[in-house]
Amino acid sequence: MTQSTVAAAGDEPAYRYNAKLASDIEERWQDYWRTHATFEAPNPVGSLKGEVSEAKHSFIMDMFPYPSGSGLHVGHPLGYIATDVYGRFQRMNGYTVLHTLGYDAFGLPAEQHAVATGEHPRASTERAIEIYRRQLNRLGLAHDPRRSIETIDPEYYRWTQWIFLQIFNSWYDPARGGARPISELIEQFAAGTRPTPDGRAWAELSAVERDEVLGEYRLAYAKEVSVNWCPGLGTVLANEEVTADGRSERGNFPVFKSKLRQWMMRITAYGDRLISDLDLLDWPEAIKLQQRNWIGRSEGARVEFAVEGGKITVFTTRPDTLFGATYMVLAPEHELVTSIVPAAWPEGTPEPWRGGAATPAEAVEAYRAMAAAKSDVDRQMDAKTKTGVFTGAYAVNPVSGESIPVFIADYVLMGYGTGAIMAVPAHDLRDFAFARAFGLPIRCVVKPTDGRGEDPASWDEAFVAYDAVLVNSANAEVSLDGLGVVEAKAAITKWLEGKGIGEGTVNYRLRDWLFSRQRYWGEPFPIVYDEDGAMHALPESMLPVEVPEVEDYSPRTFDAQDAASEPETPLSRNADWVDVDLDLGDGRGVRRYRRETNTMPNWAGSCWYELRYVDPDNAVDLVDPANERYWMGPTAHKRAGGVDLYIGGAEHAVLHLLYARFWHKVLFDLGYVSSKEPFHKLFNQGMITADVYRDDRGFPVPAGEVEERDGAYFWQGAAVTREAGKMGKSLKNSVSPDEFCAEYGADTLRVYELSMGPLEVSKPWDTKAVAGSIRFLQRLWRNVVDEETGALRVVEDEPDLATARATHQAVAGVQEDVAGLRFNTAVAKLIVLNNHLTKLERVPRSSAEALVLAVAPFAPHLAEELWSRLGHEGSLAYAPFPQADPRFLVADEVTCVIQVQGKVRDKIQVAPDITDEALKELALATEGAQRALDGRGVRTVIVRAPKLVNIVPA
RNA sequence: GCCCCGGUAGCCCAACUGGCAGAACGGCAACGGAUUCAAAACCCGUACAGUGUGGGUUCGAAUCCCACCCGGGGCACCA
Repeated sequence: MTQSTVAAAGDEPAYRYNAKLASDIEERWQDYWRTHATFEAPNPVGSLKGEVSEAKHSFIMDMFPYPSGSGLHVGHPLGYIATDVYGRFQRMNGYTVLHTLGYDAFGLPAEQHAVATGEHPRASTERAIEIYRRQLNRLGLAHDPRRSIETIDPEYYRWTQWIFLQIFNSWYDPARGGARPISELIEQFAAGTRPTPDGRAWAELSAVERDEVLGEYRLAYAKEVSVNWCPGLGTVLANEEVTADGRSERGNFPVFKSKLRQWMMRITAYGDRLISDLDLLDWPEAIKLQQRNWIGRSEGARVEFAVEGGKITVFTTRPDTLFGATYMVLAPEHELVTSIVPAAWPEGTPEPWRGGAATPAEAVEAYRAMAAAKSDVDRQMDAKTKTGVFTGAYAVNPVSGESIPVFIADYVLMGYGTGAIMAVPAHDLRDFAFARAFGLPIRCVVKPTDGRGEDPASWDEAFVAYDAVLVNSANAEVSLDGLGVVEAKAAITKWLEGKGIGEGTVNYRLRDWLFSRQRYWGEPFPIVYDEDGAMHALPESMLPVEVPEVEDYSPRTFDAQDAASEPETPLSRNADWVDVDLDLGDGRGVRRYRRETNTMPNWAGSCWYELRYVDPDNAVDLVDPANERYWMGPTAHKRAGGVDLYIGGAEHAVLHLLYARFWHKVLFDLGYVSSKEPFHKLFNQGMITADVYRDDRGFPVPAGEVEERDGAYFWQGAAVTREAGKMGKSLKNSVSPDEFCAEYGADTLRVYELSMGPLEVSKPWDTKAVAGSIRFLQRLWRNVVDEETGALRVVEDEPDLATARATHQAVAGVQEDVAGLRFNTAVAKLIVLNNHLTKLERVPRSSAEALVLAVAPFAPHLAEELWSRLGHEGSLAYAPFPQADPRFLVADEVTCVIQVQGKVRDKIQVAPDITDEALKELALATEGAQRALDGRGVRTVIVRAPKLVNIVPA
């Protein structure tokens, strides 16, 4: 970092606010806060019981960090500083504030470090947490340290496992629209009020068979599913962790489809509520939109098509175009494929449909193999050319009675809808491309509105529109001809329902959440299997299931391209841990069990941490209901309840935020929490970027050592290029908060970061610009304390009118800005007031005190010091935030602009409460207006008293 | 390709529901002065942009509408 000109001077006044003095002050007040437990937040009940304000309370949260070994850079704490300022502000406004920070500590980097060095992930993680704690403490964050949790703490993850068990032991009851205990479902099966799938009595089913049945209902279930297998990482991944181009978000390895038995969370059951409850939240629209898109709700219909030996059910959003369905397509993996394939090609099967195979079975086999070998990347790249083969089977179009061929093609995805479609090539772009490629008939059933005519043979692409009328769509029983798309949908859906071959339905893009990972450093599942293979949840008393010690931390990783490889869990290699004798307390006594060896994804710990902040050492409950209700319960302002303010990066829009909402809703359904949503107000802070300098090879050079000469940049004498980039180790442009604090102090960092610009936008770090922030604090110090003698400079005189106005205006502005999270403008207003006071001969105490209090959330250490020098006992953390007196907010004269036809022609001074009529009179009489009117008459006069009059000439 | 968000002085940024033909307040950098043996710091002062481009609505547009350009983000064969 460049040498600070401010701090470097040798013989400066003894009481100048410089880095050294700032450090002294900061350390002293941090000690004070710690020893006086200033920021410990009371709970209504339990171990942290204390005096709480019933009406005014505020739960403020940051997205907790995953502590990396390299520590923080100055870009990281921006959000933490913002929440801290807001929290301090709220305290001064009489709120009981809960603000703490925990650590998301299970995760891949520590495990990779362990594989590389042999050091236990817990050791490296805890060391990293210590570094973070120290760095963050240095910033003077007003956290309640008692509530800080770590997700790797067995006392924490016992509850993560406990919640898993609640989810496992629940099912989603569509009739009630919520989760219910699985025991209630078992009762229904046992009593026969709900039939088993194959009609046998519940008692006749084996334990494993019952597992299978219940697995179709449980909100957490293990099933053989098509998953994202990432050989390069040696683990499977959730959809949300795979990028659009089919690679792992972490590590950027190729991802393949693979069928594996994995744990899933039935988040799809909550699709509807996850969308509709967004309306109750105060979140950025962009994030809500992303969640809505990710969940992807679409309304349509399920339609059955008869096929030799069965039926194919499709989902379509365009049932109105059913008369135009000229063929069908199944996903290659569709389970029906094998059963519908005939022994030989039907007479007259065109050559291109056969895929060069002698029989349909061979064609299907070959195509399936090819599709399975494709990674999502390939699939993506091939999206333009449609491939597929004919299955040899024909289905019957239920409205036209026509026989239509059934294909398999990889443009139909198994994971969406039913994995089968009716193809309407005339009105779907993809079906059109496929039909053209395979010479399939195209029938127009929606009259084109773009003048292209009704003969698809002349078209270049499908006609897709909702604002159009149906044609060629009638049979003996139903006619859609002449109906608009919307009416036609309703009509045909009704007809299908009447015939019992279809129904209106809603489909979601969202898939169930793949919840197991083949990793070491994660929460083990509290699940064991008996010798028959039946699944058992461990009783609560056996929690936590601790992460066992192992010899070797590494998952088995493979060649990144090896799609045929299969995962192997690190925990499975530890026989002593895997095979155990347990008495599950189910009356069966001690038996031999095998443990589940997958671990949970690192999202698990962050799905509920807000609840543990509320009641961090409750040994009986996840969270005491009274404490949860107090901090998170619904109120008039937050209808769904939840944390009052949650600040973090936008990158978690669909991962953490969706998962956490889902868990919270399950807990709500089961009655453990009173809030429907975990986070009421969400705010995304922008990133702090930094200049990156590269040498002629393109490698980054240490940014701190670059010199600027005449607009060009040099490192060690050689010219380098400059660009904007993220701040980080790899780009050699990191600035650590430690070095910054040593050179300027924590208060300067806080003020600088918040004054850079709006919290939500990205902005570039500029070390040179920091001088402005420390000068501000220096001037503030000087306004109160004599630099030479250390004596107090304030006087007891009443402020003059201009000073009183400046003070009250600043205070009012800061109050409003901070409440609206506009910290940059709040700082500007504080600087304006400070500059005003700087110009005075004598600084009146009342103004100085108001300024000190108003600045306190931003530069708390300096403010505490000045407050105490001003003669106050103790901390100002709970001193009331200054209130503006409205009398000083209005000027006794304002400038009124007189416009003629929108152009300013004159200005007059008027009283702020002047009436429209009087102002109009005055304005018309002004010389400027008269000159501009130049004798013309007046058509209208627009009066916006007291600031503007606009005269419109005739 | 589709969907969001944003483009104001050299730079970062302000401007409430459209209201000073013309952009504050603030900060950095620049310039001048004062101070100093000299410099730094401190203090005082100065200059610099007509709001990405082109249309439109309006008495009046940075603010509303349309098209385009640039930058950032999300989604991407989802039937």
